[in-house]
Formats: sequence, C-alpha cells, structure tokens
Amino acid sequence: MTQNIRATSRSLPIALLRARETVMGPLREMLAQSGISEQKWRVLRVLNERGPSEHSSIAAAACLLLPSLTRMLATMETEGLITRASDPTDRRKTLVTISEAGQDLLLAHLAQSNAIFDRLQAQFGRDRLEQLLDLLDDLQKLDLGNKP
Amino acid sequence: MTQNIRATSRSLPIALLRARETVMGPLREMLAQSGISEQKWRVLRVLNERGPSEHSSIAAAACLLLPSLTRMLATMETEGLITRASDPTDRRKTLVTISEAGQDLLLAHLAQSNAIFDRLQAQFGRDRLEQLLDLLDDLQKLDLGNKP
DNA sequence: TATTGTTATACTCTATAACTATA
DNA sequence: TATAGTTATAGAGTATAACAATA
Repeated sequence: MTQNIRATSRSLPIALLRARETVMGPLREMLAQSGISEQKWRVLRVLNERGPSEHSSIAAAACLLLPSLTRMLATMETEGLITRASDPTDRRKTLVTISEAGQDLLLAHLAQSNAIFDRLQAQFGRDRLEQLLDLLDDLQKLDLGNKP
Repeated sequence: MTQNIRATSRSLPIALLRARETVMGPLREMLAQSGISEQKWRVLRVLNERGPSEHSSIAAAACLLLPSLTRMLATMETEGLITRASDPTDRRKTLVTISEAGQDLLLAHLAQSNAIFDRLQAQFGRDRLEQLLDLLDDLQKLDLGNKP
C-alpha cells in the first residue's frame, strides 16, 4: 500500500461522487418513469428556475458541454419540452424557454421528488443537510483557476 | 416560474455535481497528463487503498457498473496497471491487484495532486473542508432503499 | 437456485477540433 | 478579431438483459 495518498473517503472528488450516487439511487427510479435522462432533467430545472436562457449559461448551470447541450436541446424541442428563439438584440444568441409541457413534466414528479428529499432529510437531519448544502454552494463558487 | 420546486442550488444532486465540477477542473489537467481517465484513476485509488479486491467491491467503491469495469480492467491489464487472478477459495471470483506500474502512476502525480488539494484547502478553509468531508462520508453511508 | 462475472447491444454523453454566423 | 453556437467525429461510459461458470 503506497504511502502519503489520501484515503478515498477523504478525496473530495471521490467523496462527492459517492455521496451523489447514494442520493441518485431513489431519484433514478423517478427519472425512469418520467422517460427523460438525468441531464435533461437538470436542463428543465435550470430553465424553470432562470427563465429564458442562452446555451452557454444553461451548459454551465447544468454541468454539460455545449455540443452535448446542442443535441439535447434539439431532441427536447421535438419532444415539446422547450422552445428556442434567437435573441433579437444579438442574433448569435439563442434563447431557450421551458414549455408548458416541460413545466408539467416537472410538476408531475414534484410530489415524488419532495418525498425523496423529505426521507433523506429525516434520516440525515435537517440542520446537517442545510449545512451540507451551504458548504457545497460555497465550494461551487470558488475560483480554482479553471473554467476559463 | 413554477412554484414549490426547490432552487437548483438546494437540490442535493445538482449541488453535489456542481461542487464536483469545480473541484475536478484542476484535476482534469493532471489526469490528461497521466493519460488515464477519471474512472481508471478511481479504480487505481481504490485498489491501492484496499489491496486485492473483487470486481463487485471495486465497482461499488469506484462508482462504476460491473460491465463498464470488466472492460476497463481488460484494458488496464494490457496497460500493465493491474493484474488479475481467480480467487482460489471461490473460483467465481476474480481478485484484482494494482501493479508496480499502477502504484508508480499514482506516485508520479502525488505531488501535483496534493498541491491541488492544498490550494483548495487554503481557499475553502481547513475546518470547513474537514466538516464537508465528514458530512459527505455520513451521507454516503445512508441506506435510502436503493443499492439492492 | 443464487452468486459472480462476462458478453452483447443500443444508446447517450464526453471531448476536441473545425466550422459558421454574427458582432 | 472575438464570441455564440453548430457540426463532425471518435471514443468512452451507461444501462439492460442474457449468458456462463461456479457455488
């Protein structure tokens, strides 16, 4: 066993991934029923939260690369989940908007999604969950010299 | 804007992912130099920590599916990073061991990896980082009724 | 009959670069 | 010349199911 290497449970990337896999377990059942991928779910959540948005801004918020997003949005448009229109003030930009059907999809799974969150909160503790979310939010805001 | 839906920054799966992307930024440069994928890196870390391990155990610890792992290990064996041998006490099982070359690869990037961690620790605060790692470790241990 | 792992298959996302169009 | 987004392409990982070997 090599020395000086941090335990994997104290490796932040690995710890974040393991925690995420634990949380995603029950959510994946829900997503399977909804018929959309985890990535598309994030895009809908971001659009619902921010309103009409540019591709770059969606990609950053949903943790996706622009080329991935481009193709996903094309599919989502044919599925009627979003609409696209070019920005009149700068025609290089495209503004993406969540459709009624997209909002309905989010709402249709809201109860189930909240139930999963509540169960997690009950097991983990409300205060500690808030504390964790605060720490994660601060971490995400750090500038580590990437994201150029 | 639909009501009653949690802000994405308070969605645990999204918050975990965004935090992870922030942390992975500088690490990806390191991995690009090492020539192996993020997934293979996790497998090496797990093997280095646990010693000879079965596929199922590696898959769970490195957050990979068994079929993905099977093919990755085949590649890693030809690359000389690991060795495989069937368990003499139960010949269904395969024991995977990190090779010298695999350990050397981890060690070759240890200084760089530690520097990245130290920079993060300096910006985020040592205590808060420890607190975060503790919370993540506890979260990962929860039984949410998945992982059957 | 249950467990461990492999193979097969289809699909999605990732990653990089080259390209278009607008500014 | 820089920016926003698209297209092209290759490849890697994901997800499911079906299968083999062993227990």
